Amino acid sequence: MSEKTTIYDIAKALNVTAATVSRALNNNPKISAATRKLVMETAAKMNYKQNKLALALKSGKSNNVGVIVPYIDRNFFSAIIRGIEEELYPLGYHVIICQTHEEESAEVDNINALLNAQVDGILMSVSKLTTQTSHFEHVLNKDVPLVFFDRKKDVKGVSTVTIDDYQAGYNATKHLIEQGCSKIAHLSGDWALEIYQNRYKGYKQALLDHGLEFNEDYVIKTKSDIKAGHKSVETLLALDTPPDAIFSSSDYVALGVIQELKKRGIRIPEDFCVIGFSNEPFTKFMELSMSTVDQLPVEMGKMSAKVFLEQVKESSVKIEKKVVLAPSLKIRATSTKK
Amino acid sequence: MSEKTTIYDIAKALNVTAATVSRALNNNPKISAATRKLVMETAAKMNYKQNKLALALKSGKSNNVGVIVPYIDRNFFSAIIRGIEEELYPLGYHVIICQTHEEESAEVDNINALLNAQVDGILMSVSKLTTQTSHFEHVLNKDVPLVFFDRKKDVKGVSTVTIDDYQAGYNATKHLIEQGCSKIAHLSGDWALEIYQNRYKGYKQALLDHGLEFNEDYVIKTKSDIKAGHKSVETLLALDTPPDAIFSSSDYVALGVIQELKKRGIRIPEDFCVIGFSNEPFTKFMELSMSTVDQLPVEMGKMSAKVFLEQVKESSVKIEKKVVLAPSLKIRATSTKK
DNA sequence: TAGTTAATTGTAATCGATTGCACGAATCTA
DNA sequence: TAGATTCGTGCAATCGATTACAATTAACTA
Repeated sequence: MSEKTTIYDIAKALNVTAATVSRALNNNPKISAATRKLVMETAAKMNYKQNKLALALKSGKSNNVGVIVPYIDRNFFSAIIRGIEEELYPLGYHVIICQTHEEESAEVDNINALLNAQVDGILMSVSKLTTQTSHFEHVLNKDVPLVFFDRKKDVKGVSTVTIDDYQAGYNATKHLIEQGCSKIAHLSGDWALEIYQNRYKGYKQALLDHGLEFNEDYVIKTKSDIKAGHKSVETLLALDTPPDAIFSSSDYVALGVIQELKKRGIRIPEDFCVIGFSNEPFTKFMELSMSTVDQLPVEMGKMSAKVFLEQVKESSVKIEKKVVLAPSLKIRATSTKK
Repeated sequence: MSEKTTIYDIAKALNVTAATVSRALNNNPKISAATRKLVMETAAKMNYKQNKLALALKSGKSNNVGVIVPYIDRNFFSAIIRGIEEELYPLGYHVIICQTHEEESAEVDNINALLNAQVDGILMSVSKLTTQTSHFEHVLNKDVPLVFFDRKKDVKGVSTVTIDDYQAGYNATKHLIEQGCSKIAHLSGDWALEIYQNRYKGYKQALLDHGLEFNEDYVIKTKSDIKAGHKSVETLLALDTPPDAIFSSSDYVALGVIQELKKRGIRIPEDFCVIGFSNEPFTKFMELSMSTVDQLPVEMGKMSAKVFLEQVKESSVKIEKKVVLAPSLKIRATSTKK
């Protein structure tokens, strides 16, 4: 006894047409109050639920948006998704999630699947391994709004929401300088991603602006894991003039750095300051709470959703918006000397 | 120049019927090889993409499943979602996510919205504040499979995937006893949720089985945050015979416990052992890595997906499956005396 | 009272894809 | 060569809801 009621069932029960039922349910003013009331009541009684699929097919709007991220259980991304969901749910949108596992082929797959599913828009963070852009243009050709958050590629017509990574790098470095550090190293990530380049640029400029020397040897590109932190410390401490601080583009790498420094008996923050990046939950809970850059993922998600909403409203005009959010430096124990 | 191609467009271009195009695209054997090839080529050329909405309406299967959790950015839940997504994506399903913020009304809302969206199933973790069950029966009346993971309510016809919380509580407590602890306290959560009751029961039984006295004063029900950990320690240490170990039902509470103990100069694990629950990422990264119970969320997600898949297959038979996964005790520094 | 007008409701097309049934043509059988 | 198959396509209904347009009825005007 599966109860799947359609407007036709209601119509039959009341001896009217489906059209009448539809109008009554939608509060169409052309329907008499009596009929409307009757329809409403029977609908409730029969436990009617509008079939959004039929509506979507008719209207061309599915009220679904696709969100593509590398992994949904990475805090940064799940927080962004949270922001997106909370912004869009009240407007009747649902969020469909996809993971790329950082693979370009999965990204292409996901996009195609979402287009097939007739999503009203796609919000995504580009995979690390993505080199092509044709699949993005594909989306635009279908008039489906596309928004990049955090990680982006240069594609005409795509709006982006990012944080000011340059500023983040600059501020973090400046803070270290103000703490009295003068030999500041930087652990970067894969330069295929703009974000890492920008953090690096901010770092470099901050050094120069404060009269410090820029030293090539102090910049290391690494993977984003703990082990990379250990290895980097090893490398840096082997230099003739080892650094006295590290600005890392990853909290995980920074964690490895801290572990390695402690193992070697180097005191933090007295002898060595450390700043990470992302404000991963664990940074706050460490014995020595870790300074880091908060990327405000929930806000980033909300903003991405807002940008998407603007796109669907002005469907005719192709607006290409570039929103840059200000990062927030979280100064904690690992970089607070006094 | 939005290119939204339908089978009718292809049909027109080739001077055939939409039926023919449909059959060709679906590799229907009744179509001639020549026509099939022609259709395939033109479809590719015209950048045709199947409209899954139309298909869903026709077939009654949307190939979407809804997943409802309190918050998607809680690691435990996002990891479950990851498991679900990775299990279902290869089969053509998409995952729609909803958040309840632990509110019953939102839960009801979400369920209705998902039913309207014609999802093929709903996988969820019940909100802490949920008391009713009628909205669950609603789902079943529509013949939509419903699966509870981790947090469940007793509803006939609903399959569940949980871990053995009793066993988890038992094992954690037993481990503490084996480490030489004899006055073990337990910090529990809201007993409206079975999981907390079960962990408590396991704890209690382990004490009794090992000839230890069960002490009411050693059991405190708290919220699941850091502050609760601090306060609980305060309370427990004020007892005439304070405990020498704590098994907490929450990693966050356990973190607060550890912070408070350290503040008071109590050595861990020498004087006091601590075990948390959930294997939150931060537990591993602490100075003193925290012992905890891993709930295997990714596996739980995958298993939930599998249970759902069984349900849709045997649509006629109403199977009510109860899967119980074995928890995994992660023994780390905070409970390792030797 | 004939003719208008307004108020309701019905008719039927539409969104895009699928599929049972029917039909024409080509091939085969005896 | 007449009759039976087989093959490839077309026709039209269907999924559920919406919505121009048409039609009916009642009420109103002059």
